Amino acid sequence: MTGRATRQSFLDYFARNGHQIVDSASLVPTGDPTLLFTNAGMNQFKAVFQGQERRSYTRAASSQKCMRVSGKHNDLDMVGRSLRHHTFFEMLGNFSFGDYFKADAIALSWALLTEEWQLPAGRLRATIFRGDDTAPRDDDAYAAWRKFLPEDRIDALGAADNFWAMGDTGPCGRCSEIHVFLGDDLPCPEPTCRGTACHCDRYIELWNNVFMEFDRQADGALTPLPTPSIDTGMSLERAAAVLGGVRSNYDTDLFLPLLQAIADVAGTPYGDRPDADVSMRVIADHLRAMTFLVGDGVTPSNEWRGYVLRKIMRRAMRHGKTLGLTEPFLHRLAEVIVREMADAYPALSRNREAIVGTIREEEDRFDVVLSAGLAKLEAVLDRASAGDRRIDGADVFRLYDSLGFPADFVEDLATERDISVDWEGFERLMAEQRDRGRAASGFKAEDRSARAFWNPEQLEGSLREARDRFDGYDTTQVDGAEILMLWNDAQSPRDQLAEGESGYLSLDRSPFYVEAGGQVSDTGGIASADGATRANVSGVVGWGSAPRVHQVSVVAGTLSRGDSVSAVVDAPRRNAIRRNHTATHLLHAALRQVLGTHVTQAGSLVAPDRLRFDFSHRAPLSRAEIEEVERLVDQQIVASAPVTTIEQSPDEAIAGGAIALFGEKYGDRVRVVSTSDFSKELCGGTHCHSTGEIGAFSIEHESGTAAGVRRVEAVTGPAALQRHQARRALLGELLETLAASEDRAPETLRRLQAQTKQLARDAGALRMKLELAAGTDAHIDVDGLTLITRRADGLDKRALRVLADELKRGITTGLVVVASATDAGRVALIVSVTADAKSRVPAGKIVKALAPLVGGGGGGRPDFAEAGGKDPAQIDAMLARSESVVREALDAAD
RNA sequence: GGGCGGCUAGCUCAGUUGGGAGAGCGCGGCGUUCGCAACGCCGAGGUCGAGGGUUCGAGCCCCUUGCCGUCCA
Repeated sequence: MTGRATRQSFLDYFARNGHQIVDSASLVPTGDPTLLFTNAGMNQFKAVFQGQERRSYTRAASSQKCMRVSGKHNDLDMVGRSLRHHTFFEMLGNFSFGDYFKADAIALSWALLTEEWQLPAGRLRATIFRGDDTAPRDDDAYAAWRKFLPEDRIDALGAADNFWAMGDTGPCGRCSEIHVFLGDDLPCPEPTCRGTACHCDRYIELWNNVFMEFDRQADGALTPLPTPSIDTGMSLERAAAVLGGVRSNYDTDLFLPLLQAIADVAGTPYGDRPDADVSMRVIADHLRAMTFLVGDGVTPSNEWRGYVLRKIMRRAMRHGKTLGLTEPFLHRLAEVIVREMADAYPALSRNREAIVGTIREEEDRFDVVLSAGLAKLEAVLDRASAGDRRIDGADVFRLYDSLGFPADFVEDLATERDISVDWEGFERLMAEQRDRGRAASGFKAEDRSARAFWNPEQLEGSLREARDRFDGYDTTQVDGAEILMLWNDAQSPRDQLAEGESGYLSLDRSPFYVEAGGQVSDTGGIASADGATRANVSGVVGWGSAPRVHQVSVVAGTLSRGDSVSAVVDAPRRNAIRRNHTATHLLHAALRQVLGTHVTQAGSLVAPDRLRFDFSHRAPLSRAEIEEVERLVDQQIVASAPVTTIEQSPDEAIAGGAIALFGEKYGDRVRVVSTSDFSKELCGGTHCHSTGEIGAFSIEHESGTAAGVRRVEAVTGPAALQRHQARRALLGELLETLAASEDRAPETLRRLQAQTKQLARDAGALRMKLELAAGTDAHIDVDGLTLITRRADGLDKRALRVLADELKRGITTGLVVVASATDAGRVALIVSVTADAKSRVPAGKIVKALAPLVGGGGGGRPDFAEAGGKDPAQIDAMLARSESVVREALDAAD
């Protein structure tokens, strides 16, 4: 069976068994900023497992794209070397949310493997949890397995293999793995193979069934979950290998077409040379990862997710180099993946252009890094070959850390020249770097998660069922809202908040928008019907389905649970936000029209006073492009088109051409915001009723945030007018000062600049000419040396140097001492000595003796030295003294 | 989030005990040549990223900051 068929048959099987087939979520996790990438099928159901979100179904199955860069089967260094390590993989999984449990889950798995997929039952083994001091042995799972397997093929293992937890606290449970026996002839590093407990190739772990049954408390205690659930996961790549009867995941149809394409480009057949095969497998794995990551909106950068992407891209390029590929090749091979996988993941073909372009760009960038590093490396190598033929670890570290030059390239090039490398020192520095990074990311922000407020253990009765309700799309005020819950500043539940206190509260319905999609939260107030009790709302937080929480400070009276109140949003502020949000949509559409459809949102801020929009685009925007974007947006504003919002299913919306953002999670129903036929986007934000309300739109700033990401900041309405007026005032002041009309101003300024420069030059030349012609210098003979002293007030240091050179040219052997009272009221002093006299009367020494006389200090080389001073009145005295200073120097030298 | 490196002529970059701002390429002129390439000579072109500080004096040392690059998390 092919990998493609395996995926489909898995989903079909669970659909037949009453499961809702759910699309793969984005690789970029939503609502979980601590998670680097989606790494399991259950990620998108986390809130469901935790009881914070409800779905219309209780059984689900999916094929989830996953990314893991560390862990048992994902160690980056092992990718390509082993049969089964991957960074990107697809995880098949079935899920039960309080529906079926252990016995049914195991039976479903068994039937799929043995009946549907016809795997010989005799080759399957199962593992269960052995029990330890936190949880007992899993007898239920054992009993369930005994229906299918004899005792000797059910292994009881420890917590490392058979206890699963999402984090330090929260839902967790024992689990059961299904292993497939491949053969005793396969290598095992252990003296006697430990079977399913062993990590060799004789048994492979195929499928893990997690029984989510406990909720781990902060103190480590396990309490039973009210609704035990099932979460399973099976790597499609592995399943395909097992079903295809091949040993390596790379020998399945999921990889072979790609490996073939790589082999074609490299001109070396796959399977010919073990070392080349490793490189090809690395490239194949990393290509899949980068294609899907870019497809999900990740762009290579120097931080967080973007950095992982860059890292695997560069690893792939490096392996390309070892295959002898000098030209960019990855972007071409990405097309193969798009072609192969597009039927299962249609977003790939939609984003083909962006994927190929982004990869190509990163390939070019890496070439720049390499050639820059190469020059530095050459210098290091030259130094080493002149010395002890060994490169310092610090040098390699600097090349890698600061310049991104791959360390194994250093090794290659060093070996070529028979130079060794201090890897120990390198590793030590890397370890220090790692420690720094870890230490710095140790502390976390205050816990404002849903759990901190809506902790199931602390909720009674109807509150457990409370759901968030936002009533603010059409209004900014809700009367008769009920206060569901109150918390103090420390997020502990309270029954009341009194005058002067601050804390948090939730309502059964609220007009307050909670920050999402870049639009900031509303602010405003809450008041009792009689107005006796009043509180300010300074912010709002929210998550999924739990009621949003308002941050309040009580101004008058006392807020109590159950009170009926009016919730009133600061309307002028909300209106300003509306303008900026609708303008953001227009800007997005205009950018796509002007720059191309590769423009996709990479971040957005919609605040009352401004809007900021980050998007993927290669180059800085030209002035003409910015003006064109502004013109298009303005056209829409002037047209005063109605802004309409309809609710649809996400599929309908996307089919209708609405722009959906990468990595956004959408519910069953989404809001689609359109402005005539100019812009159409999925968006949960609040908008103007007509584009005309925006009033005015002005781009204030364009910049770059990361490679391939540009940022535009703009203002609308009154803010735009204010900026315009401020700018007009400034221009007026400039024109007045310049005494020029608006159209002639640039020319006038250029003329003045040129004049100033010319005048300064002329003045300098004139001064110099006068000085040289003046001849007021003293020629003194000191034991055969000519000493010229000269005072030349007003000359700066630069001019003084020229003068000194000029004077020195007139003497055969000797020295020149020139001094000047500068315009800044200080003293400049220069001593210049002819080459043949510099050892007898070093300029530096003379200057050091003279400078203190004018209240300064100085120094320099034997042939030339300069000094400064603060006391111009002493210049003449100092010059007069120079003869004896020279004489003393001569005496000392002789 | 924590580090490191870079920012100097149109371009690529050099510039160590803090003391005269440079090279190559490109550009302009002249020479050589029948002409071109090559070569030779001459020349223009610099807020040394920005702001502050230390110092008689800062491209260089210190602080703040911007942008670019890069590593770690």
